[in-house]
Amino acid sequence: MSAVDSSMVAHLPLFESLDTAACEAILREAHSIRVPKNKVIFEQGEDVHSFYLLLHGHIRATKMTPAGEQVIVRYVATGEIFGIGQAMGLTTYPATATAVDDSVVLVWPTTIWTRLVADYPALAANTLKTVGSRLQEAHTRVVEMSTQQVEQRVAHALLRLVNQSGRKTAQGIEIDFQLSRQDIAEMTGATVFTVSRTLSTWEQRGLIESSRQRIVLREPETLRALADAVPGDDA
Amino acid sequence: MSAVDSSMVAHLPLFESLDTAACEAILREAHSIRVPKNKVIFEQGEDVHSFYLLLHGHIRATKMTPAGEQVIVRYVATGEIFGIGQAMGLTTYPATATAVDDSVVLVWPTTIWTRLVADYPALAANTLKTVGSRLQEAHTRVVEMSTQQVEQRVAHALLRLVNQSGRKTAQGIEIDFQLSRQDIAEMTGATVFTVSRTLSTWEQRGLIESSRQRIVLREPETLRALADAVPGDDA
DNA sequence: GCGGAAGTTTGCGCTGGCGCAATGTCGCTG
DNA sequence: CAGCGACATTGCGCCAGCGCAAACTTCCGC
Repeated sequence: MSAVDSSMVAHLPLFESLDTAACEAILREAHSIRVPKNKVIFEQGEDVHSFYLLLHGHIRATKMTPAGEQVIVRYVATGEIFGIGQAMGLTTYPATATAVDDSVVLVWPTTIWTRLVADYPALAANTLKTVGSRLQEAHTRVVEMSTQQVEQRVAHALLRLVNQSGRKTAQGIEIDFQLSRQDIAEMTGATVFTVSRTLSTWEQRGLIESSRQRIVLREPETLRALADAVPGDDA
Repeated sequence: MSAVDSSMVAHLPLFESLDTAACEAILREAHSIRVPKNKVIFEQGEDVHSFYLLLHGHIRATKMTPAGEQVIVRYVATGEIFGIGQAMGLTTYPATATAVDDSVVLVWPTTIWTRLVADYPALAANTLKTVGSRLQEAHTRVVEMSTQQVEQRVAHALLRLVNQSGRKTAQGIEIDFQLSRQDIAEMTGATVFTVSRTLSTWEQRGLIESSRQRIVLREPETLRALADAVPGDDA
């Protein structure tokens, strides 16, 4: 409902190679809403009705298995689009989107996607790039899950989060939203227990500093080395 | 270099909502090549130079980890495009593509992608759908790897292969290309040994019939049930 | 500031699946 | 058709990580 200045978003990947006029036209079709922490934006299986752009905050996308286990598919960072199932030919959302923080998102009705793409072909190309890089990331995760142990997967997960949502502090780089051990477990396919043990060990070694739902990486490079370490290669 | 009749490909997802003239124009830019079994089409890390459409045969896309382990990212089925990294903004191929059978592929130089998309915007939209469904599949695999045991993952892998490349026989549905235990292991993040044991058990139960590099599903439904079974739910 | 809920840690027993070695089997090539 | 190389199977020992129970800590609302 509040107006969004095109200068705030024109630099985003979605708007690449679109001029200001085009950006403004596209933005006019959206309205922005505030989403309080823990609010569900859309649910897995729900009919697709809107697509979104995250302006501020953090969104978590999760999938629920038939067995009732939850898996975190990804965290959406500021500036990213999400809920774009219809562009990929889906009629229902493949995952549930929940605000991790109080967030602000732009909302478009899916009905205008076709028209937008027709009017601004660059939109499709830009979206393709976004989806492509997510495909990349997903494949990387598949490879990780296939070949690495829990400790390495946790290291990768934290590094990924820090890269997209890290905040520099005196002690190191902090993940700037609440992240529980359970969340990390759901990102890495491990149990809370194993994650907790892993983090404890790292904390003792001084690699990280953590408290309830909060994690600071003190030595990201060491963690990076650990993440890429080859098991039988301890010199 | 042989000419390709547009009637052969016009029905493919890539060409959806494009008229015959457009199809023909796009096809004129491609040339077709025969790829013998086991030939590598492009290698992970190689500079992107072409994108492809598989007309006949089967292609395997693999990623190699720093530790030297191979993971099968996906099998490309007839009619699918592959090697479309540049559309997603990549400059090097993210995986290696190898012919599993003698295959026939259409090849386009990447340089014309931009022009093609500009001339035929539906191409971008169609590609977006394709990439989107692959993202879906990749996420499904991540969820599987996070929550399921090897037996279930193997079941899923076989069912997926049979769906895209199954051939009905007297005994059941056969996967119509050579597939080793090692291959299945690389698709599921298991070892050859565990895969072998799993298949042996299934064979004893009459669920499948297998020999060297060949697998026939005799009771796909039972396998499906097994794949989706909830562990603590054995009634 | 008290009580409870939510999140975290830790110990302990157990097991799915890995690692390796040895053996068996198929299929091709000379 | 012999022999070799690739693929598959099987047995056995072992361990990373799960499952569960219990205790502890932090946070928050009343």
